[in-house]
Amino acid sequence: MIEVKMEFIRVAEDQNDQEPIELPVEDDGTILLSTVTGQFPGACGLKSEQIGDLGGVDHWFREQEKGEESSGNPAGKTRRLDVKKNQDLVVLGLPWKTTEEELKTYFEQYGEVVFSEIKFDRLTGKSKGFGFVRFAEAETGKQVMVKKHIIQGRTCEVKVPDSRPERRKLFVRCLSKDISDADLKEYFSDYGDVTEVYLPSPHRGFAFVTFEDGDIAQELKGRDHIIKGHHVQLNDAEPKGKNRNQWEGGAEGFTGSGPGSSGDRVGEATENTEISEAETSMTTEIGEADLRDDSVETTVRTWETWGTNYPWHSRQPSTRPDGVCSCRVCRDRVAPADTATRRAEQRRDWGTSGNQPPAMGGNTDGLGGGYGSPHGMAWSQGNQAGGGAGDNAAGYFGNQAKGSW
DNA sequence: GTTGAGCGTT
Repeated sequence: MIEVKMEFIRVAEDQNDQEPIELPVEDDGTILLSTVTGQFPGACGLKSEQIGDLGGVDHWFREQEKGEESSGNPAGKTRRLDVKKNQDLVVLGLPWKTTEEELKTYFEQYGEVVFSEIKFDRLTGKSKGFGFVRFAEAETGKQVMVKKHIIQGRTCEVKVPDSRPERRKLFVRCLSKDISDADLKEYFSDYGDVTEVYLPSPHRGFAFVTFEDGDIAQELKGRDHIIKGHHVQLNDAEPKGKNRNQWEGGAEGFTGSGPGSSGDRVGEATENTEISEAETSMTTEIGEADLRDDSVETTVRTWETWGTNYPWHSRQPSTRPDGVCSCRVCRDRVAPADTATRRAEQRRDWGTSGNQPPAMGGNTDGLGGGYGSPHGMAWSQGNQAGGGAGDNAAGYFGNQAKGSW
C-alpha cells in the first residue's frame, strides 16, 4: 500500500504579494522547478520567508524528471500557464458520470464559470472523460491549473489545451475588386477584434482575415456575408504549404453558389509561401495601433448600434435586460453558454432542417434592407418551443434559471 | 453492463 500525501506550499511573488498561490509538492517532499516556473516564469528558486501571517516555505527544487526539455532548453517549453481571457481550459480525467452541470458547479468554487462542456461519444452518448471550462477571469484559470482537483472521486487535470490549432484565420472569397482590406477590416471588426487582414495585390479574388478570438472566426465561418453589396464567403484558411492553385476562379464573376450551397469546399485557397511573406509585411503595415481593446464590452453590440447594415445581427429589439444584441455571437461575447444551450439556440436560430445555417434571403439588391437573416428565419418559422417571438425571452430566462447565464 | 491517457462532432 502506497500512501499518497498531497501537500501544497504557498508561494508568493514577494513579501508584498497578498495572494500566494498553492503549488503541489511531490511525494518526496520536494517541489518541481517546473511547477514553480509554470506559475512564476523566470523563477529560479524559492526563499523561505513569512508571507503575511502564513508560514514560510522550506523546500528545495528537483529538476523535472525525464521527458521534459529541461536539458539544453532552459527557457523553453515550460507548460503554458498564461491563460488568455475567453480561453477554454481542458479538464482531463473526469469520471464517466460527471455531467456538464456538475463540472460547472465544481469549478464555480474558484470563480465564475462562463462555459463548461464535456465531450461525449456521438454514438454511445457516453462521456469521453474530458471536457472544457472557461472562466470569466483569466486569473481564475491560472489558479485552477496549479491545483489538484478531485471531482467525484477522481483526480482531474486542468491544462491549457494544446491540441486544437487555433482556427482564427478565415479564408475569404471576396470576388469583387472594389473591396479593400480596409473594408474587410471595418466589416469584420464589428464581430470581433481583427488582428490581420491580407488581401493580395493585385486582386486575386480572396483574402485572409484573422480574428483575435478563434471562436468568433468559427461563428462566422461557412456563411455568406455581404460587404458593400457583395457576397463574401468564409471558410477556414487551409494550413500553409498545401497544394496551391486549387482555386482558379479569377477575380470576376461571382456565380453565386448562393443559398444552401455554401458548404462546398471548392475554391479554398491555401496559404502558400508567397502569401505568407506578403502577409508578414502586411501585418506591420496595418499595425496594431488601431486595434481595439480586447475587453468584451467593446465588441458587444446592442441592438440599436447595429442598424440594418449587419443582417447577421438581430434587427429586432433585444429581449435581454442588458440590451445586448440577441444574436448568438453577441450573446456569447457576454457570456458563452453551455454547449447544450448553444445547441438548442443553434437549432432555434437555424431552424430544424439540418445543421446548416439557413441561406441568406434571396434579396440581392445591395445594401439597404431586406436581407434574410438567421434571426428573421427563426422568427418567421416560429420556434420549437411553440410560439412567437416571446419565446426568445422565455428561452433566455429559462437558461438563466438553469444557471447557463 | 466494458475504459483511464489524452485534447473540443457541428
